[in-house]
Amino acid sequence: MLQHPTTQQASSPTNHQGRRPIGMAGQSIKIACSNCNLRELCMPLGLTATELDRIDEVVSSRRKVKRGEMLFRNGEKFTSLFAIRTGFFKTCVTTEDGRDQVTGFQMAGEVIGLDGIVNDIHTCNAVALEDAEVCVMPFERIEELSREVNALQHHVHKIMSREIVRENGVMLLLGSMRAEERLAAFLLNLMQRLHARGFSQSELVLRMTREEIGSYMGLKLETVSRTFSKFVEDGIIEVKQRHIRVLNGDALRNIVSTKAGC
Amino acid sequence: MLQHPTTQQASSPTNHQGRRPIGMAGQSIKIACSNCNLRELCMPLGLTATELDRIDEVVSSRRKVKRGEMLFRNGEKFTSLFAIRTGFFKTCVTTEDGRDQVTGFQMAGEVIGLDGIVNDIHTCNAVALEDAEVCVMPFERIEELSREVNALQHHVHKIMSREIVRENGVMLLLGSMRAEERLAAFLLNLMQRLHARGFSQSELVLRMTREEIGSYMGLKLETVSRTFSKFVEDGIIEVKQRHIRVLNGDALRNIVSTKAGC
DNA sequence: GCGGCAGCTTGATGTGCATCAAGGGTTGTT
DNA sequence: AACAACCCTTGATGCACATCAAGCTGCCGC
Repeated sequence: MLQHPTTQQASSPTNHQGRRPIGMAGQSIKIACSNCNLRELCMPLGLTATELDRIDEVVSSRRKVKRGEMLFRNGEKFTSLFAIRTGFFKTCVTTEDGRDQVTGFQMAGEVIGLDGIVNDIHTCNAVALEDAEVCVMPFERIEELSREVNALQHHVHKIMSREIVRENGVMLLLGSMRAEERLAAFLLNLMQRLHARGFSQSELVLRMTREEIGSYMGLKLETVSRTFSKFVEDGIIEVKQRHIRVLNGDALRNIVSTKAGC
Repeated sequence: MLQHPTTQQASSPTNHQGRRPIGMAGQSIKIACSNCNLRELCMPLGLTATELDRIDEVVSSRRKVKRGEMLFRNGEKFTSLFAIRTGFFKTCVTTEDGRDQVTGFQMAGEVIGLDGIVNDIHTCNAVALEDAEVCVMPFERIEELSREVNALQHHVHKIMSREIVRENGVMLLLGSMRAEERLAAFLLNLMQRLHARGFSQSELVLRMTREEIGSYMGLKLETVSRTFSKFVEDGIIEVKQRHIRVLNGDALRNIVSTKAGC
């Protein structure tokens, strides 16, 4: 029987004091990278105190995005990158003829908007899958600061490179894996990222629909549903709506790496 | 009947004088970004004379790679990015179980190695599909210089962002297009890039096998072959081995954008 | 010139997933 | 409480592409 999982929401490491508006009077802790508990995820480690102070300058403001709303959309002018403070996003590209493809799911501590740099225009939509808050980081300011703070410069490069490597992995998945392998890889990836944020290793709450998972994985929603059902039959996971508990992580890992060889 | 196409090789814009070793005595033109005719492809435009001089410093050396050899391989330490001077590469990722997936094809003026930045380790193989020469650009030097030359800094960011956007497009292709659409998109993309390098708009020579195309597009080589044959039957292209002539570019564009809507 | 091989084409057959369809559960709204 | 809208599950059927198989073509080395 599936218990109420420790949801991402509930045990979120987010510092709620941090949510108070900037510049608020009194002793309240100022929202700043230097005291943000997501810093180790979205900012470089090992900064000196003075560097830390400079880093705070990259964030010009914060912005709340309600569930279902877009943070930015295809065709919109690019000005800033966004670091996710709370919430969960999907990014998707669309064709003129109306098809769209989810290109990624992003969670707290991750940076979105990198697609806009090359032509100063966003080429995808970023949609909040739950109420969210992001740090707005004007890209000009990032470039300015990263000329002075070497660690920031390198960090920006790493973030972009990481995204390239991630997409390489998705291409491998879309190009050569079968439905079960894709979904096993998907679950393992989500779990690993959530675990890095202090959540359970075995339970997770999907923030997206079966259709969105399918779009990301190049499958139809029915196939996603059927594959989850098969995993349940095989005793690998438990599913209750969007709550998933992984009973046998090794089985998932086997599916990803073994099935391939045949 | 298919004529001998103007091959990429034959009409290559490469300046052969540029191939002489650096530091060679005499009046020979030094190999340098500042007088490289690929500069507009791989380096920022609108630099001042002094900036141009600085830019030359990013290239530490050149390296020849014979057809079939690897420029770098998965697991190897990352130190440099490479700008392709001549030749043609593929990059591919591999799984432990031996499968591999082509993640891209790169031609003169394009930069490879970006995947290595995030963990200082290359995560894919870069294989020359024909004899090639690359400019070796130590990444530390790039970072150093881009702190001083703003245009270079922004250019590096753009190159990485462009790669992210390209991969988004491939994900869309792999996730939602059918064989004909994939190959039509593939041919159009290759032609557009070759055209930007001064080659014919309608003729091209494939540097890769059907199997490599298939790997990139998430198809088997037989499907690639059959689809080419279908295009020939429909009078859209002529195929003679790896020489391809496009007779009806609009038909290809229709296949990509129309088929989708159904 | 000939053998061998890698790459390509084409046909016959199989299958994994898409598609079509119906019904049930959950959530939010009035 | 009742309804609608959305999301999910499951079954039946079909199709696009994979797989298996055979033969062809051009190229390289000897």
